[in-house]
Amino acid sequence: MRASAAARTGGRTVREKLHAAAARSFARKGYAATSVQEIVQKAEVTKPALYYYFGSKEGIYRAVLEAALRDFEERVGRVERLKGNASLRLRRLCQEVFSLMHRHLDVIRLMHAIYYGPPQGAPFFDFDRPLLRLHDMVRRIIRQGVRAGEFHGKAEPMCLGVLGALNECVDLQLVHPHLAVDAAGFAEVLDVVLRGMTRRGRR
Amino acid sequence: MRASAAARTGGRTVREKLHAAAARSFARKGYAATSVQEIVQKAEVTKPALYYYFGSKEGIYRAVLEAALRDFEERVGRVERLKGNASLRLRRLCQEVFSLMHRHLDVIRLMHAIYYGPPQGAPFFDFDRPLLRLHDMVRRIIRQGVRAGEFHGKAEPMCLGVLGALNECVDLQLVHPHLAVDAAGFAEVLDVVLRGMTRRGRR
DNA sequence: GTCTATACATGGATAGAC
DNA sequence: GTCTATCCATGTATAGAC
Repeated sequence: MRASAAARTGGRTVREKLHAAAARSFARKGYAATSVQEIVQKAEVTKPALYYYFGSKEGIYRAVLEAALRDFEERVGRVERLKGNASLRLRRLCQEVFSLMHRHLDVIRLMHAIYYGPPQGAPFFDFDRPLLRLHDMVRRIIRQGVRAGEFHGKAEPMCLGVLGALNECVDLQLVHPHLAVDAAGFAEVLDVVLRGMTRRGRR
Repeated sequence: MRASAAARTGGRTVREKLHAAAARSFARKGYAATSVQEIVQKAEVTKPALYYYFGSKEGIYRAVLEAALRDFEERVGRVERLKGNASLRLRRLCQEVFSLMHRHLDVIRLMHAIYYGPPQGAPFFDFDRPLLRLHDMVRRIIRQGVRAGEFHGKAEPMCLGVLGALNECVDLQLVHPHLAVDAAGFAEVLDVVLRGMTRRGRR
């Protein structure tokens, strides 16, 4: 299932090289500040190649985001069917997402800029779906924990507390990599929040 | 202390109108995607006026951020000299910062994009100082609380837990204003974390 | 101080040869 | 499929009149 005759150079197809170069540039400079010129230079191809494969700057931007999103959803999906009590499953889910984000900091950075910040002229992309899905998973586990008497209090604030711990640690990676916490450090932060959710500070 | 002869139209100086228009545009579209053209149109003046007052696009961008930063630091400074136990002061500080951010969502959005996201071609601006200062204030209060036997555990993870709750609630405002929590809702989230920091869940 | 008009660079996108 | 060469819009910035 090869792409075509001259479509590959040095082991990677032209399409792949363009995709990789675009992903790096968009993540480092944002949509508006990244030029097509720059992408094709890094990919060591020429402009018409980009337009041949992706149609437009917007096209390659969407392709990059959609690929990253598919990857994310597939990995999170695997965590969804775990067993154990609520505390344990919450920990597992958060650890998985933390290390997933840790490995894809570039995409996270881009998402952050587009989703939380001004769109900077970038075409609309629906980041809500994956984020709301994560929220839902966390909320569901917490509600089960409350029903089981494992957690104590209102579900919604607990949910935000857990997600806050997760976001804070990921954000720290983005801004101060040298000060950032690793998986073990994140576990400690998460434990503070979980202790506030369980009756009487029991582990 | 008037700026000059023809420098004011309709109650606001040309400089003020430019500043306001630039702040709105940068916050809504980011640095790279905001054009000088657009700024002067919204301000109802012409290009040379902008270059006369601010020298360049970068100049007006810095002016906008520096003004916002001064405002932020001045308000946070007022909260610094409060009395009471650690729990109370932490709550006060967080509440103040939360409502401050709530009132300046536009600047927060811009900061988010530039600080956490790709620079999008924007000139460097030191967001570290105000953010690290906030971190330091939180950390200091927590350490005092630990020494006083009010909090229990390691200071650093607690610090991230508290800041995570704060960030999460502000982020929610940015992304889903309709789902966002108000000051009371934020207090509940903060309480979850604080409960995890005090011995045996005591209030 | 503020305008009109314009210089000059860069951007996205395409035509047409191979 | 991939290139060279080029079109055209937009962007930042400035010259020079008033």
